[in-house]
Amino acid sequence: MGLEGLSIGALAELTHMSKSGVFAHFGSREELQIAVIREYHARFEEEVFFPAVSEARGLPRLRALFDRWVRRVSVELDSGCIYISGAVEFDDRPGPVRDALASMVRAWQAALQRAISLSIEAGHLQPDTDALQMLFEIHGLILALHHDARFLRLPGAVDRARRAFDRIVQFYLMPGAAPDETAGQPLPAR
Amino acid sequence: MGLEGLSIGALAELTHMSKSGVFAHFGSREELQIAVIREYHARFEEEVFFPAVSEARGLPRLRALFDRWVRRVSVELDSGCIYISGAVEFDDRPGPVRDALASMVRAWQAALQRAISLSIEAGHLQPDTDALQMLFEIHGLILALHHDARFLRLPGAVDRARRAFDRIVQFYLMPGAAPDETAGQPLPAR
DNA sequence: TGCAAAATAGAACGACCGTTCGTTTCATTT
DNA sequence: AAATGAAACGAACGGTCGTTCTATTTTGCA
Repeated sequence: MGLEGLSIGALAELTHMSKSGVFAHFGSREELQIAVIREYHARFEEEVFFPAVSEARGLPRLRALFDRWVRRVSVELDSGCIYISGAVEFDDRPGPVRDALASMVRAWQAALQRAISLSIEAGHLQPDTDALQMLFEIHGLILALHHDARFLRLPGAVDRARRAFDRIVQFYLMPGAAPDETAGQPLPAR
Repeated sequence: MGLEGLSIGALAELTHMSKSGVFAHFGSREELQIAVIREYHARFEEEVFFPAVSEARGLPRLRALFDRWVRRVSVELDSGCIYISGAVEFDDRPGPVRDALASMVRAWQAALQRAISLSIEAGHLQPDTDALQMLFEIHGLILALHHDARFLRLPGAVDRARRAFDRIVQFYLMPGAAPDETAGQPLPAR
């Protein structure tokens, strides 16, 4: 379930508390949802973003970001990524929950865009690379992975996402870039 | 709202009928949801699939399918695409609704896969093209379009999706294929 | 140890939900 | 004209939800 599936009563039962006890902690259901979003954001940063920024600027870092992102989305086959499920649940429902979610998604996308821009500045990607366009394409891979793995339960979706990512990188790649600096793993034949 | 946001009471109010009157028409809420899915599927076929199969086999048809798909997803900025919202809502909720939805999504994906395979057979795409891989990448573009346009409300998402599609086609394109047969619109510079 | 404050419990509320049931309306058929 | 059957209605039921209110317990501090 996503954010809408979360109920105070269920959470109370889970924590062996009374409904009103849980409620008092947050003040409202919306505040609970926002708290969940914040907690998810913190864990996302810890598991995906922070470890990746320790990688060298440029393509290695971008690869690390994508790799951990893929792992995160494909691993949480139970809980579900609330960045994705929340986007669908709140895309036509204005309010503070949507605002909080959108702001965190935008922050994550900005971080990715920065990683792409740094890859351009580092000379790993072609200088006329459209960072937002590349981000759009990469984001699509994650969404397709989420869809195929979680909903259709197709096997091999992770590999497809990784292969497509390598293809995208290959397209925007600076022709003369040294493989040592750029390649995480060897590219497929074509 | 998606399928879960649909309630019998709201539908009754919308149609100026009594709740029980609406209920009698479907027999259960699940049946109503399935009826909505079926109706959506029929309209989707009518607006996207059928007009596109009148195009010539191969890349022209594939381009038409994608073009109408994009238009459909970006136009229904109110109602929302229940193929996408439903996938998120029911990805961890087994039952007849999920089954009905999954079967229609699979049918649509199979149609797309067929169009890709025909493009290969027609000599428009390289013979070793992985149709399922290409389908995965194209599907991701639609999901990213849906996300950016509906949730983040970013302008220009439609153009991004179209440009990315052209890039994908360009990659799998048969080198010697005649542009007249394959190109719907001229490809961007790079 | 005593006391204020915070945390939790428990019961009740109003709203909405899907569903059931008996009744009424009304056109079609006999 | 009478009988039939489908369609819609209105009221009610049991359930879940978020929320409110009032006690009660626990906690931390002087």
